[in-house]
Amino acid sequence: MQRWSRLFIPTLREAPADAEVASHRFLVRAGYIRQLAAGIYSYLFLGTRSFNKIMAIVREEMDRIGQEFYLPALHPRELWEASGRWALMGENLFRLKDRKGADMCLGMTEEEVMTSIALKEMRSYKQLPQIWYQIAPKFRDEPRPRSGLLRVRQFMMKDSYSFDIDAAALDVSYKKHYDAYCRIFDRCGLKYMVVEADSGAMGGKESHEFMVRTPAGEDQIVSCDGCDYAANMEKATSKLEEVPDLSAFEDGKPLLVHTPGQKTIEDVAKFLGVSPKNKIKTLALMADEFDAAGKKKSSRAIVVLMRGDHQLNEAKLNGTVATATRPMEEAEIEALFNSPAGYLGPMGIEWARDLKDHKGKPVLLVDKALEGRTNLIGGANKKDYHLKNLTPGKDFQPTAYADLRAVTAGEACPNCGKPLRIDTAVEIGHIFKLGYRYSESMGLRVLDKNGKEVMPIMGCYGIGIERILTAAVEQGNDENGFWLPSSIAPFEVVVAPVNVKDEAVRNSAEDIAKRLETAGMDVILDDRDERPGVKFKDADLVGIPFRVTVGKKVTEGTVEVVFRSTREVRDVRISAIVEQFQELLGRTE
RNA sequence: CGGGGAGUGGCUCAGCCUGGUAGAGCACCUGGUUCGGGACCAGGGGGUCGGAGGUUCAAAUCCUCUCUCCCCGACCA
Repeated sequence: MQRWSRLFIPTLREAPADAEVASHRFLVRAGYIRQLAAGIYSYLFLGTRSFNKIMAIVREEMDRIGQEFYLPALHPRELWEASGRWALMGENLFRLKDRKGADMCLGMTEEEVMTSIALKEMRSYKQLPQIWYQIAPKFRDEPRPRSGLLRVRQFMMKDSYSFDIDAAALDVSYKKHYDAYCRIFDRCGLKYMVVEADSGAMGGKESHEFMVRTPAGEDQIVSCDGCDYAANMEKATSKLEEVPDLSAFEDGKPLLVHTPGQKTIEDVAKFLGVSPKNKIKTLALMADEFDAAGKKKSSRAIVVLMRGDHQLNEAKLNGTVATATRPMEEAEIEALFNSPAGYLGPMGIEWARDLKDHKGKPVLLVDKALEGRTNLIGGANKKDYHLKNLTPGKDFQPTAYADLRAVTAGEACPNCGKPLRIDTAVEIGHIFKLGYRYSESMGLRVLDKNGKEVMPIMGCYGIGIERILTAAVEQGNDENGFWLPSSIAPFEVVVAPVNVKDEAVRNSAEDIAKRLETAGMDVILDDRDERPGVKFKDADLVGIPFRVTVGKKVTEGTVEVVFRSTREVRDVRISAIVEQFQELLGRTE
């Protein structure tokens, strides 16, 4: 039996000053974790117990759909060169050299290793489908670790990879993961939602994120209370109200208007007596390209036109142009527009015709909200002047139209029209149709039924183990501490004798703890010679969902069962304690 | 990487401005009294004041450099 008095559970009265979010404060205070360095944490006894329970659930559910592997974290450079990610990953990849000077890295994920195994061993379509997974540490040199366990540099990840003969088969593997993830998060007692996610620049087709709403989260998700619509910001759209276009001024051709000193959208709109909705917002951006050594190689201009009152979503833009962007510097603006900022517009510049094949010309992206609009007002690329009568597609040719707009709360749901809400959330899982990204770059081929070489199609699927713990703590805490769902709590029940020097109380507590344990429950006996207040405070702090308080009422054959989450207190006959917990913990065997 | 903040015993912090040989509360150890919501009394142990250099008779305190950590942003398969 686990006795508190002999365990190492260093609880703290006060949280470390640098812990801000609830989960960080409480996990440290409760003695689950200690920090080793920025974004690197040690798990102590309670933390490890909880962690192991989470991993056991993940393992059980994953074993139903796949096979567990155990892969190295230390990878040779060549492997990452083969997939192209050695250069792509930049500084987030931990790199090191071995004694011979050979480049190595610490795995951020295991696509390369998994694919290399498939590559060497897989020959026939008959070996497909395969789902391989592991639960192992991952390393990412994050620019800014934060919020305790929420964003760390070493973390435990369940990552799995599917290999299928074709897209239809991938759909099956994908669905298996989707369902397994739901079972995992249900069993972990999390209130989560599944959102459509953008598959980004990796060429994937479909992607879902499993999110838990919490103010501590780093991601924003858009969802609808009226229907089941949910998406992350990169993917979210909304129904826009129709905006009446201005009628053409004079002959309808672009018309120069004098707007001295009017630089902002609001100023110009007010000056000309129109709504910002009839204005074009011109954003001047640059995409820098880097060589393998991380030196800037070249830059190209990317200009984005938005409706005057809309905001750009950078993730959408990055996905569209498949690269990161930054605002142009003043000199770059002058060079392209021949005009100071504040009067920028799309006219008089030769834009690329094709987004992919841009031939080094500047790219003009126009947000979909401007598609079909007429007689807009935009900058004239001339100091103190704007243009009226601008119609996209007629007066200037965009390189492409794209959805680049950031959805804001309260806009209409694209499915049902009800107002959308935006919440911050933590991403606990992500499933992702990879497509042929790695099969192609690494040369994975099998023979199909006809003896023809084909590329297997892949999927990858991740779960952040510490994020499950973090999300659970964020989901259930108050000023005194937190409570975990019994499935992932380090112990299900803490038995707390109010005074261990009282023999009747002590013996009864021992007896109760023993009987609960024999009945298969995870019990800790707080046998410390401490005052009751100390035990209660600690019990409230450390995340155990149920407490049995053994006190004076033992003489009447009664103890109290305290529900941590609701603070409900129930008197229970000692003789019925096992049955009581079998019911509470849903174990009626 | 840009902006902001902080490093003094295990935790929370004071002392720094105005240099003079390091303190409080909690935690810990011993003894005693207590015992249903972080007890009380008495005694005790523990600190290169993040590091290096400098100024000075003298540096936690002033100056320079540097490291680390936290927060906001950028970034985030």
